[in-house]
Amino acid sequence: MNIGQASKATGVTAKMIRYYDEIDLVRPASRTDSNYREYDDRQINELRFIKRARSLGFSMEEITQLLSLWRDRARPSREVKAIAERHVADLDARIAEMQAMADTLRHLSHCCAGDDRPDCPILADLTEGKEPSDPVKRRPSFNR
Amino acid sequence: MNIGQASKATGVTAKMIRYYDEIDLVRPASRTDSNYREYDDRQINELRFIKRARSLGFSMEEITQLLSLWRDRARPSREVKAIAERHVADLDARIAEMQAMADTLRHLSHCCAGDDRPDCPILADLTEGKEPSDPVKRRPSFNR
DNA sequence: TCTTGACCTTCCCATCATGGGAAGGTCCAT
DNA sequence: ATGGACCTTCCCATGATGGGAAGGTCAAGA
Repeated sequence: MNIGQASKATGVTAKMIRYYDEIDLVRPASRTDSNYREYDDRQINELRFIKRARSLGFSMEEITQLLSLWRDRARPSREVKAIAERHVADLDARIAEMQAMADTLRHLSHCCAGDDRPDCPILADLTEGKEPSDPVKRRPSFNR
Repeated sequence: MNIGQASKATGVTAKMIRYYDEIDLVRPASRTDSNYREYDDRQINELRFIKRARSLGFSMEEITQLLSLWRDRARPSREVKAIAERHVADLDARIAEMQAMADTLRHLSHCCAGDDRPDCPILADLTEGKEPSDPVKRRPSFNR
């Protein structure tokens, strides 16, 4: 399978497959005589794995760890679970943060007439420059 | 006020103040003879405005629009409200997406023994490569 | 067999908001 | 006058992704 076929088979763009290749996320692709990448079933499965993990919001770094556990038939499931739980905590923190933003804005929006007049509680709030609660610390790599 | 004082007064780093300057988000800073930036109350307020808007998750582009409405004493509050509501919808979509990830992972985690044994429903799920629901389309600039 | 178009390759650049750091100039208090 | 705490500009990095150029390869049809 060349890269285009692998892309169709996995839903990962050729661009990203090359990138995963470059950062050694997947097993290195073998090459044909004419330097085309060749993928076998093993690698196709890895790409599917990566795709699914990305869709669950895991960062590349977490996926690196997950892939290495996945390849290790003697892995303790404890380690997989730990990664997942850390990620869930991260998601929950981000959700809470955005929920707070949305709630604040909903309230302000609700109080705004939204007509031709210039008076606007939304702008008034922004003007006051309140101290927001500290933004949640999160691992820098989770950036979607 | 020089940039360091402006930074202390607003909580915006000097680095970011220079950046906002560069992209013409704030009114251009005047300069002293020795080329130091000078900020007056008006600009300090703009920086506070930006800070608060960022803390509510608005993108730079939205903030550009909000600032221009803020400066316009004849603005219709309708326009401010529209921006806020669009942003809330964006937040809600992102929240829903992350909530779905977290829920899925919580379920898988719950089913994972998390001990020394290698069997792991989390890895099993990733292996299957299920089709996730389409990721939510969002404006590219909201990237925190 | 030649052409053509659809592939593939590498390489570079852009995103968005933010920070790090270097090299050099300025200000103020001792 | 000296030193340290500022300021300036400039370049580079982040993370995951896409765009696009320049050039090589392959396969199907003429």
